[in-house]
Order: sequence, then structure tokens, then C-alpha cells
Amino acid sequence: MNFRFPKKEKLKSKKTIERLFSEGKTLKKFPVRVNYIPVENYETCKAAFVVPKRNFKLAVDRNRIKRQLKEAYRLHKHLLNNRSGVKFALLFIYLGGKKLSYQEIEKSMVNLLNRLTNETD
RNA sequence: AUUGCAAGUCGACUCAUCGUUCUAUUGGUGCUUAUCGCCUUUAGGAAGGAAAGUCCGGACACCAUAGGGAAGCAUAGCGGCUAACAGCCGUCGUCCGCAUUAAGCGGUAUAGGACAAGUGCAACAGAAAGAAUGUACAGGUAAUGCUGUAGUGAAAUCAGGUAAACUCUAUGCGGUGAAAUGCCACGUAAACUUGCGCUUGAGAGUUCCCGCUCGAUGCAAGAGGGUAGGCAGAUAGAGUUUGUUGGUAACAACAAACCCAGAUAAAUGAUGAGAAACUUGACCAACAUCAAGUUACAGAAUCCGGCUUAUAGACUUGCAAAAAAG
Repeated sequence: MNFRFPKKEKLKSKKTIERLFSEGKTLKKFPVRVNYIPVENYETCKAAFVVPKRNFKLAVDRNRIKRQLKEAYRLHKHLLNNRSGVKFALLFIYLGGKKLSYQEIEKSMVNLLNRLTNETD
């Protein structure tokens, strides 16, 4: 099982991210929402993580939540390997207004990844 | 040894598992070449005292080798430090506190030039703090606050106070800001519409005027598209530590040793266990033990020097205070 999360699995294209906001489908499981679109020419799924500045004023808090989201994704991304082999661009957005424990974030992440796999099969 | 105040120093440890980024490195691999890319082995580095606020000052880059004037901004005893400053050090004055016959001692206080030009402002008291008005007594006049005294007040047609009031004086300041700037790659388009202009000069040089320079495959606006990737800038520096010398000090000089983040939708972590400190509760004469909780402020973004603000806890030094013991 590959738990690594190198640079090429990070979503960086501004254009793709704008498309995710405008035309991406969404799944929600508090406190996390995911926007996703299938992308044909990707070798792997790519993911980005967002914590709104509106909810968390301090950079330290935003960094910590992003790290926790990243960690949850890294340890559970294998759930996404579906039969069709379609790859996705993913944008995880933290909706909560408070800091939550890692266990709660992990639970939401597993839930989301499972639902995403089922819906796209 | 307790509490309070002030100054300074530090400001998050250990292990396990799974990861991120940079540098070096082992082995492999990729149409061609490769100093390049990818996979991989090992080793090492990886946030702060404020990284914050973006308030000052610089370095650096570009714009006329940055010129004259206006406007604007900043500074304000004196001397020094510094690359520079609105910073720091020293000192004088003022203010506050303590003490004394007096000299003096201390301070986390102090934007501290000019009210000898003009304008403005001023509590209470007072008739009146000035284009106004006139109380009492005395003197004087043709007549009148015309004169003196009293009275109010810090100050009364004699002026004074106030410039973190306008202002004046002296000194300094060109503008922009790492999204600067240079190069490479990709891409379309020297495309379309409208307006202006082509030496009788549109427009640009980032407040305005003058001047100077550039300027025609030009400039401005619109609609619709493309790109938004890489390298340099950019991490060895006004660098850090230690020592010696000079100086009251800020600081400087010299010597030795050291290399200490370099990301870019943004790395430096996540999870678990433990240790430590503190608080509360249980038990207890007390220690110990057990349980629960807390462990701050906060995340580099071109780089330095300051300032300001936030900060749990630990340690050091100084001052003050009460009680107990000796």
C-alpha cells in the first residue's frame, strides 16, 4: 500500500481549480466538502486542500487543519482505486468554524472517499 | 525561603509508526545527447522571539548618469554611534518622587527650535482678556473711563500663555517596489471595431508646472481569445559564536572558529505513547500516591537594522514589604 503524497499528486493548476469551483460536483460530510471532476489525461488523482480565511484568521490554524486534511487523504486515498480507472481532480474544503480532532476529520474523509468511489463506479 | 514591581535570558523534551521538502550520494531507467527527468539506497539540514503589524530606515532593481520650481511629507536642546533612521548611547534642561540648612539621590516621565511677522484659541473669576463695556473711592475737565487706587486673575490697551493650533525657521526627502527587473519556453495575432496621432508630435518617463529624453510595425478604449511554466533575482550576509584591544556607553577594530530554512495552491508534519511543570479534587499531620485538566503568543515568502503589539511557563539580577526562624 502506497501512503506517499509527492508533489505530482498535488493539484496546482489554477485553471482546474477554477473549473472545480464552477462546474465540479460536490459531496458533503461535515466538516468537509469535496468538489470533484474527472480528468482524462491524469496519471494519478490530484488533490488540493482549502481552509477559508474567513473562518480561521490565523495562518497557524489554517496550516494545521490543512495538514490534518492532507494526512487523512494520504492514509486513505487507496479507497479511490475504482474499476474504471478514471482519475479525478479533487478539492477538499473545510467548512467548519472550529478546530476539530483528527479522528473526526478522518471519519469524514473515509466517508467521502467511499461515497465517491461508489457513485462513480 | 514567600509575595509584588522592574530589567534581562530562555521559551517545548523523549520514543514508535507513517509522511513532506532541500542538499549530497548508491543503484537503475528514459527515441537520441545529458550537466536533464523519473524510480531507488544511505547520510545530513529544515521557522520565530516576535517569523506578526507593515509603522520607520536601508541594501538591491528599473525609470533622464534623476535637473529647476511648486505642493507635500518627515525631523527638532547639545554631542556621539550607525549603511541609514522617527532607532540606540551619553549629556543638559524641564517634570515627578525622596531627602536636606544646603549641596544631592532616583525615575518605564519628557516631539525639548520660534508666540521679537501674521491668524486663531483660552476653564473659573472679572465691567472688560479687545472693533465691547465701566463698579467703588479720589483727582481732573466745558464734557467724557480722562487719570490713579481698590477689586478679579498667571496676565488688565502694558502685555502675557498656547505651535502633538495654523504658521514661521533650519535640515532632509525624485518616483516605483521582488507581482521590481533580466532571460528562456509556450501561445495567438504585425488579427477585428472605435477614437487620437505620424516631426505643426498622440502618448510615455507613476502629484503638478518647466526643462530634458524617448516616440510611429505608435497610443487609448472595446469585444473576444491565448498564456499564467521554468531559470536568474533568491539565500555567505552591514552573517553567527568566542576572545583581545579602544571607548563612560551605544559601538568600532582585529583574530580564530563556524555555515545556520529556501518553500512557491506554498515543505518543515500527522497520529499514538511517555516524561516534566503547574492547577484542582480525593486521601493525609506532612511528604508521597491516585484522578482530571492545562502547557502560551504564534508560521519564513527578496534580504538586513529598528520600532510597535501578542505571549503560558522556567531561570537570573535588582528594589520594596509583612510574618516566622536563627
